[in-house]
Amino acid sequence: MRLSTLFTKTSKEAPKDELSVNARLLMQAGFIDKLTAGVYTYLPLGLRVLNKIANIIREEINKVGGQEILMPSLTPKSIWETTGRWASFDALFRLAGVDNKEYALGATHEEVVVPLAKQHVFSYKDLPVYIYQIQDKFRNEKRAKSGILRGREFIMKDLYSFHVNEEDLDEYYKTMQKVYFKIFARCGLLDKTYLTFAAGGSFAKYSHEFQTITPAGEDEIYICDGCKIAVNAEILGELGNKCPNCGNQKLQPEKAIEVGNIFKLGTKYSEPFGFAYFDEAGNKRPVIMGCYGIGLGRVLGTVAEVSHDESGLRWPKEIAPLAVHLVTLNSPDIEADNKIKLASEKIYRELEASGIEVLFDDREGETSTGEKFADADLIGCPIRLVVSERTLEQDSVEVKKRGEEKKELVKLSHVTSNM
RNA sequence: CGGGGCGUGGCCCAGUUGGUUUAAGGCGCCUGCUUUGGGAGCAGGAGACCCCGAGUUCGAAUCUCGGCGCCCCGACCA
Repeated sequence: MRLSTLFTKTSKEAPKDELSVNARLLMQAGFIDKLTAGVYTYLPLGLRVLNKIANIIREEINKVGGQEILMPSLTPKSIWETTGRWASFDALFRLAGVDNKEYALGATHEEVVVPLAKQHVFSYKDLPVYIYQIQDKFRNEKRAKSGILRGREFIMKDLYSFHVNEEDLDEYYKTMQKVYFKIFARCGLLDKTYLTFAAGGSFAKYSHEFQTITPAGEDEIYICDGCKIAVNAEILGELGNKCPNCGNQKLQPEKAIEVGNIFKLGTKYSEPFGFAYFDEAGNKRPVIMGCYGIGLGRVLGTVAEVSHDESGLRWPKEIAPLAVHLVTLNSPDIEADNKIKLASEKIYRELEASGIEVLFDDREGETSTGEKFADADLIGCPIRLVVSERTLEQDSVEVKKRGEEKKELVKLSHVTSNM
C-alpha cells in the first residue's frame, strides 16, 4: 500500500472536540471517520485492523466448531413480540416500512437465530451446534460516547450455542472462556484482560464479561490478585465483597472496558419459540442455549487506548494495519534520489512478494523527512524501515521497532529474510 | 433523558460590552523557486450561506428567542 495514493491523509492536529484517546488518535491517523455521534466509517487503515480482528475471531471460533452465517439487520416486529422485547428493549431501533409494517434493526440476534435453528435442529443427533456471525448491530444508546467504545452502530461477533442439556452447555461455556482469552491474547490485550463475574445471567446467576483495564473504561471491576478473576462492581455486594473463586477479600478496583460478554441463556429464548428436540427416548425436550459476544470495534478502540504513546498508535503485531512502514527519504541530488527510489521500490516489491504487508511512504520531495517520521509514529506499524542516502552508503536499510529507540542497519540483500 | 461546555474556509482557531471586518492568523491545498534524518523556507494564489430560522437595529459573527449538531458529567445500558 502506497502512502502517496492512500485515500486518507493523516492530520497534524487531533480533532478538537474529542477527548477520548481512541477517537483522537484513530481520527487523526485516518483510521476512522465520525459521521454522527456514535456512528463511524472505517477507513482503509482502520478496516484492515478490523478485518484482522475479525479473522482472528473466525480462526479461533472455527477451531471449536463454530459455523459462520450472516443474518439480516432488518428484522420484523413479530419475532420481537414473541419474546416480549419489542416492548421491553429500550435501546431497540424501531422503524416502519412503507406499508406500516414495523421493523427493528438488529441489536442482538436471539430472535432471528432461534427460529432459524428450529428449522434445522430436530433431534439430539443435530446437537450441539454453534452458529455465529460478524455483523453490524444497532442500539439506540441514550448517549453515545468515548469514541468508538460506545456507538449506536457497531460491529459485533455474536455466537449462539445449542445444547441437549446444561452439562453440555457448561462444557462449551468453559471452552469459550479459553477461546476468548486466545482471541484477546492475539489482539495484544491478554495482560490487561480479566474474566469478570457480572450481572445479566438469566439461566445461570451471573454472566461473565471480559474486561480490559484502562482509565477510559466505563465499568469498575474488582480484581482478585490471587486467581486473576474479577467482579463487576454492579454485583460485588451480592457476592459479599469477596472473590467468588477463592474468597479473597482484598480486591483491587480498576476502571475497565467490556470487550466481550458470555451468557448462559438456558431456555430463555428457545421456549418462547417452542424450540425443542427429541432425545434418545423420544421425549421432547427444550434446547439449552448460550450466547457469546465480542465487540470488534471496541477491541480496536481498546487497543488504541492501552497501546499508544505521545507520538501515536502502537499496534500489536497480529492486528497491525500493515507489518512494515517503509520510508523513503528524498535527496536534493537527482542521481542520489533516483538511487534511493530504485532501492526502496525494490524492497517494497520484494517484501510484498514474500507476503509481508508494507505501508510504503513513497511521497516525493514536497513531504519533509520529519513529516514522514511523524506519520510513521502516528500510524503505528510495528516496524519502520528507512531507505536514505545515508543507509545506501552502507548498502543497507535502517530498521526500527515502533516504541523502541534502537535503530540498526540491515544489508539490502537481507531485508526480506530479516522481516 | 437531566446538567455543563462548545459551534467561524477541509483542520486548529482570533474576533463576541453591535460600527476601519472588505471576517484576521496558522495548518492543509494550488503555482514557482529553494530545501531534505524528526511535522522546512521564500514569493504568489484559491478557498467562508460566521450551525439553522425568526427577531431587535440605520447596522448582527457579535444582542434576543426558538431549533439543530458535537463533546463531557450523570442517569440508562436488553
